[in-house]
Amino acid sequence: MGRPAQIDRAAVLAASLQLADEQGLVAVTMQAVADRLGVTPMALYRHVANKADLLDGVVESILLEVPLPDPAAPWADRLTALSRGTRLAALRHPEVFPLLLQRAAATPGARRVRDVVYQALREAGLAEDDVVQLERLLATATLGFAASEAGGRFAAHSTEQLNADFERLQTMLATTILQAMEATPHVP
Amino acid sequence: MGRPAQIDRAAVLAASLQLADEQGLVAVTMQAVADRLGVTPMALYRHVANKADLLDGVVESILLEVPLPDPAAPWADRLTALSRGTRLAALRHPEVFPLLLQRAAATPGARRVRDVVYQALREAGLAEDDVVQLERLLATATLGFAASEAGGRFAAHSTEQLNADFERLQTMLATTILQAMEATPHVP
DNA sequence: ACCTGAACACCGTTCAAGT
DNA sequence: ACCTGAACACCGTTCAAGT
Repeated sequence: MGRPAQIDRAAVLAASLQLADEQGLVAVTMQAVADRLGVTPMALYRHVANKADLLDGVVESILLEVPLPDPAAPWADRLTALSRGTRLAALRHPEVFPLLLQRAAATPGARRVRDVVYQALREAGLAEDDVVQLERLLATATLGFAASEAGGRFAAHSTEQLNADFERLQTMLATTILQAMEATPHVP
Repeated sequence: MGRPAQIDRAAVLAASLQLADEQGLVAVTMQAVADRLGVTPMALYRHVANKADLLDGVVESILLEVPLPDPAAPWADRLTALSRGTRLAALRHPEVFPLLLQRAAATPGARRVRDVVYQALREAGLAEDDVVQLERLLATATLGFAASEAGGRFAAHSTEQLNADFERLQTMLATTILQAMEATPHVP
């Protein structure tokens, strides 16, 4: 016993993501992933439980790829930076991104992003209930747009148009936050 | 020749949708759909080009299921009615709904819903460019929420909470429209 | 401990053949 | 015109066996 490992979980997930980016989600089969790693399909089962677990891992790795904004920046800037970073991650991995809407938002990668939003909204002076509800709204609007764009629902539109759409979405979300702030009694 | 048809395209799509609702999207195989229709898998290929076409057809049938609001109602009411109808369609078919974000919005079913929004925004007095851009924003926000809810991203939350979230989303969208109207020079 | 060979049940799709 | 039988290449997954 004690055979040196040829692959590990990270390598399996990286190969899967690369394959999806290059040839589409349907090309991500256990055999194709194994091929890319120079290994037989059966070897993967020591590192992922099954194919669903493999896809969960890929989704998680995209989430971890979203850059967190500088904590020293003003809260509003942090929110737009995070939103833009999410959109860019979607454009980098259009084949996989739509899966983000189909997994429970309870993984470390999801929490990591959500906590940035929580923190920003708290600094904006919102009540805790508002913070939690608004985070869900901001997240679904952003993810919905990013997934639509990546998934091809907007195939007919130009990049310029989609950039303008995204910026208008940002404005809409900022307005919603401002209104929530105005409705919040604040301590002086 | 001239053998009486046992099945048609509508029957294939209906059986597929029913199967997805009852046993999940993965259960929708050509063999399972054929079984449900009392036919062999190969018979399906006379009515759908392939499996992708079958899924496209299922998505389209969900879109056609969204009820169109009474054209006599005020435009704002029509928009919220349409949005609620979309959400309900998602909750009826949670397994398939996430696919809506992955198909080009260029089918008759998609156009049918979009035209209701166009008409309402025009009645609100918005300029044509605004109409088109706002429709995309309203649609992605609504679809993003509905797909997230249906796809299970909110699995941890109560129905009451999600109802409240959805209503707040409606308010957010209504505010965006109002702001666009205020920024529009109108003829008296 | 880690990887492989062989095997199983199932998948989508084709094509020629039946009625 | 519509459906079927037989066949093909490919899937995910298991289990015992090799090093």
